[in-house]
Amino acid sequence: MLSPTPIRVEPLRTACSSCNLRELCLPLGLSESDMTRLDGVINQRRTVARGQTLFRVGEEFHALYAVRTGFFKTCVNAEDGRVQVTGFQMAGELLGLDGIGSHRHTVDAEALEDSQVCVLPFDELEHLAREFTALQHQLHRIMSREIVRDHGVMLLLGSMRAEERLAAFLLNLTQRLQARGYSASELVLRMTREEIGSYLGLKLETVSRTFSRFQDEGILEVKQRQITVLEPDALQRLVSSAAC
Amino acid sequence: MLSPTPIRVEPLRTACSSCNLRELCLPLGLSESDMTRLDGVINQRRTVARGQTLFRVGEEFHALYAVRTGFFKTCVNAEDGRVQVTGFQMAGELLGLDGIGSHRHTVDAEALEDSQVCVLPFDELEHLAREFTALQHQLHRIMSREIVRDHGVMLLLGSMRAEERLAAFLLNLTQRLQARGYSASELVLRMTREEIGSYLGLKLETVSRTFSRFQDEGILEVKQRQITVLEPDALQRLVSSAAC
DNA sequence: CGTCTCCTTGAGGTTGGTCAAACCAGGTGG
DNA sequence: CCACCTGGTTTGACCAACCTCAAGGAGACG
Repeated sequence: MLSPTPIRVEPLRTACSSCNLRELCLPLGLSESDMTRLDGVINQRRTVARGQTLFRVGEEFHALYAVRTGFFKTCVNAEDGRVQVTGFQMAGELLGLDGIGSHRHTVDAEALEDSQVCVLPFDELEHLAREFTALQHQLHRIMSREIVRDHGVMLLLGSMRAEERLAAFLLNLTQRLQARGYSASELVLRMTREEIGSYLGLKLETVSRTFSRFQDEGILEVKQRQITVLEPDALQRLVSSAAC
Repeated sequence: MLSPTPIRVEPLRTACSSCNLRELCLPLGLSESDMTRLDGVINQRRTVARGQTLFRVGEEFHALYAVRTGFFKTCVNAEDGRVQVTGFQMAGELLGLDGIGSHRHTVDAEALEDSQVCVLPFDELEHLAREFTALQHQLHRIMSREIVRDHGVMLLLGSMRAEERLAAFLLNLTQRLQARGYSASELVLRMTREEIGSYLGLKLETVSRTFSRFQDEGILEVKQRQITVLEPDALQRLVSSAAC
């Protein structure tokens, strides 16, 4: 007796050309035909459960990853065990750029919630980038923007006080969420206080206290990881205010 | 009466293919013939006097710059006037990667001593990168390494104490100088205490005090900007020691 | 020789870190 | 259903690292 053929409909492969993230992700600015060719090399997805790593420091670098759904953090490790969160990545953002230079990953990328990524084999991406200019531009743009982002974090770490850091962090998050169609005032943090602290160069207690202070001042409503921004302008004023 | 034609010998154009920095700079890994083609697009130098800027935030981005001689710093400016030094660049290193993403420079690049740079028009570089793989790879490698470097600075700013930061800074400098044929133990700082402080997220007084402490401990000899590293291992131990 | 910039050093203050206790939400198992 | 556990969070008290302010010194240069 034949087992019944599975009825499960094979989901239509979500190609770049029909992906709802294409305005945020690598395909931005590509023509229809370019995008179709890009679809050709991006034919693999990976699912990463919350708490699992997409890649780790030292692993061989083969591909970039575009976040389709979910949320990641990246960390560098110091020799002595100290850890620094270098970024949080959400839908449409790329992971793995750090690995290009040495053919090895230099950060750990860990999913903070169940996530899915598109695998972009880097050799094929480079090959394609030689063939059509728009992809080459976009790749360069993305790398350059990552450098600019890092400079912003350096400014934050090098010269802001705790309140300013947290304000800048929250504004950045809400802006990115807004670009993805979410509310600019309601957000659910995917990361712990400790992870926020590591990113901002603060201890978790300081992060917690600063959240409480913002709540006391009526700038935020904080219910654990559920944050409501009541006074976005107050946050904005904090990040653009003189150091004292 | 004709003024005498100037006898000034036109100096032989130093091409990438015959540049003594080619093992540190963009041409690394290119074949003879590739390098000759690269020479074709790199036909302009700029001299930047000490204290002058090579480019400033907001200026249109046209080219990358490779430092031939001299020394630069790059700074980002916060809205409120705060400044953060994001890097120091020496011979063979590239300036301007930050501008690719937005077609505008996002940092100021200022010469800390009389300097000369090679102008690498970016359009032509991209064009060439589409034609030969080695250049494409090298460009990606350089951008990726800049990202990795930035992550290192984040780690430093986010989780190291003053002594560790200064030790890491000095080790980094001596390593880069050594790669350029200079002594690993004798160095002349091109930047002020304030600029070091800005880079390391410290105030100039703290930098000065930390130098003094290193001197008291016999790790360094400090005569203003003239530094002698007496105990490189002690510095190394500082950067790789646990936070406490 | 005076001026300027940069550097050093001291005294005292503040921010954020450390340590410790208690709280909370969610999950597990009796 | 409740007791219990766990990981994460909040809050307090105290402390240390670094900052601020201030004064003086060292070199470079006209």
